[in-house]
Amino acid sequence: MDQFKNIRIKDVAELAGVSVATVDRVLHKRGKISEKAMTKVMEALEKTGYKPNLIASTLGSNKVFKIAAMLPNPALDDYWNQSGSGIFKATEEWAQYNVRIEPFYFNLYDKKSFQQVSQKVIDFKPDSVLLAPVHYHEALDFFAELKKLEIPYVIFNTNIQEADPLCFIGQDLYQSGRVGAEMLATKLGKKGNILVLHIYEETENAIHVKEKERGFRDYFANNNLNDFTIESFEFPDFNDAVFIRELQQILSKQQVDGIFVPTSKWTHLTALVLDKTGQKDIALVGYDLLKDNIHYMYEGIINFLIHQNPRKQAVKGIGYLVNYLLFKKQPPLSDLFPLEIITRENIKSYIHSDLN
Amino acid sequence: MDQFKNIRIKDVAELAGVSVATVDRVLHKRGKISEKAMTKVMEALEKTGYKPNLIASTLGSNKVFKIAAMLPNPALDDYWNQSGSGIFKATEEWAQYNVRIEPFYFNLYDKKSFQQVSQKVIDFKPDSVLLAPVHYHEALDFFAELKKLEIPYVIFNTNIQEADPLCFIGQDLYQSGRVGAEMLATKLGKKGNILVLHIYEETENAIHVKEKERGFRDYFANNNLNDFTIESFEFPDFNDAVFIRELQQILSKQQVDGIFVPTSKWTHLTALVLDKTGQKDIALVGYDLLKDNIHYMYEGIINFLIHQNPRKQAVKGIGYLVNYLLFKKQPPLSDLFPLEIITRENIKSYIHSDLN
DNA sequence: TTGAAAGCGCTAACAT
DNA sequence: ATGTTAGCGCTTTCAA
Repeated sequence: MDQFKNIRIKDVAELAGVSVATVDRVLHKRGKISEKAMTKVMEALEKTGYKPNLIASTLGSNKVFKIAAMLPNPALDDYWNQSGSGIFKATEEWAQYNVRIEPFYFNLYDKKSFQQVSQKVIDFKPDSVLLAPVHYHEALDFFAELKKLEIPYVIFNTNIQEADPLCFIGQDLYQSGRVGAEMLATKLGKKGNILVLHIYEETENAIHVKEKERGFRDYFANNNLNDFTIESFEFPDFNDAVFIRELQQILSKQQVDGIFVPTSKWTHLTALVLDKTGQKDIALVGYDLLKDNIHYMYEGIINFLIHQNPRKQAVKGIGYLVNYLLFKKQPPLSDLFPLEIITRENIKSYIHSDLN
Repeated sequence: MDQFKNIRIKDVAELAGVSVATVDRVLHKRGKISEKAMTKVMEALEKTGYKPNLIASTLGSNKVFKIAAMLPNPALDDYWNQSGSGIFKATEEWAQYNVRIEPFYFNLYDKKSFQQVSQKVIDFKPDSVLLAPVHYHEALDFFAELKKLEIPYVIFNTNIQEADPLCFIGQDLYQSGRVGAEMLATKLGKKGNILVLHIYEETENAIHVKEKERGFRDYFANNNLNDFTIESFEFPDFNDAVFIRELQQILSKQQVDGIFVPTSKWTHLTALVLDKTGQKDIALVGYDLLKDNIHYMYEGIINFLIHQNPRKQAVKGIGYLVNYLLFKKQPPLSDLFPLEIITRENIKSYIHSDLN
């Protein structure tokens, strides 16, 4: 009859013939307990199927949890801007609870900055950390420090094998390259000359790009699509003007049917070139719902975008952390997001629902 | 300094020179309050920027909210099975809170059943309802009843203009048809003969299908793809065997390059036919991650699936309701999900992340 | 090693 | 119309 009346600690205590404090000690493994009390409580716990009321729990312990969110400065990059907006959304979402989320921004291209900011994070004494570890070696040091201080962390966007996080949130890069290949192949049909455009980077991003390219090439190889040619170009640095000029040169010299750009920023720069030179018939597959990419997709210059959903990555990362701290809920070891394919016809549905 | 110390009702009360009960009355607009007290409290609320602590609130009011989830029987249909699993997930997710989620299943093809079950829902005296209104007229009656009883409701999957829900959750059907067309056109290139396969239905589903077809045809028209032919077939009933036989006949008589099937169940039946007759070269675009559809996608017979994400629809529907009941948070009037394109290369990433 | 009791912030019954 | 107070279930301090 009263199947919906919840079992309270008090009920367990009565059944075990001890006080609530003793039950609490058993539940949280704190303090000393006699063997006798222990077994009695365990039995009562078992028999009643006690489930803690986490609402009461967070209210009872009036502790405020501090979460540090460390990522590249959103003001300097449209991709990271989306992650930043995810952090912001999560902050609002959890405002009611006893959590304080503090953003820490570093410079994407400056390892020193990463180190300095990670020190600031440590000084903040967070209860846990959400982190985009784009600088490999510096991140390793930071992980070691976090481990020493027993601060649990979730990493997103970039995976690092040696890390020992609660959870990694991101995508399967290799498979993402395969998806890009599949789309380009579908668009081009039986054959074509394809370019893969890289930019040399010092960040961990370089590995991102290599993995995507590996998947991209494997797709063609595995499906015996031998009438396609695939050629990679690695541009030496981040200079937009140089990139534009050199790409124009390449395109003027050879017959190109499709281009795959494994990073979000260079996707719209490539689109810009195709727009300028009027080569709208070249199929273009790139990454992410950046403002400029959206523009060129509407223009019909970008054909497919693979969406990495940086915003949702951040929201979910914070969510995992809050649930871990407040409710002791273990997140999955890895949460690989779906490889979302964006086209001219479904892009609006993504932009709208991104705000949800 | 103490910017992080939260303002409590007590603080507001002291500042306003009244008791906590008065502040509570103002906050919840219950009971009578003198003008004078009202303004003082409002001022104090304003000045302090008071935000309620919802944890304490749900704990304090020991009320258990009842949510009824009414949908077609998951046991009889793989599509609705996914919605059912969403309800189940939501039940787990909110188990901690003071909510009790009760599923109510009706027979998808039986209007009488819908009516009977809606009566059961009323008898359950829910605080709010999540509902898939697949039977138009019967749903209207139910909505009227809910309105009379002042029970708020969220509808999902099927929209009904005359309804007055807190929120509709689903997809833009017209645009979804356009996405299907876009994929088929990309696959086929410049020209081709296309079939659109319908099954005559009495449910509100019929409108679903019509909207999708409208979008599908508009895409070709708007893009001046005049070298495509599009022909629709409406099958008279739900008999699998008849469908299979007739489709085989059609395919043997005419040259078909692509098929668009606007519903999930008939997608894999069509795939079955193509598999049987060995016509794997016919491009097939259908709906949803049903078990059989997944199979035929791996087999390379289904080329694209549009994912309606029934599971997430249900999870989110319950989420909106809980937030509304517990936290008085208004959901958006409509939450249109992204039009997710599934292919052989990204399908696994969807299956995995669907479990998150 | 254990228990009693005072919170946490809010709600609601009861008193005035 | 307003105030007082005893919960809600859990945590945590203090005393035993």
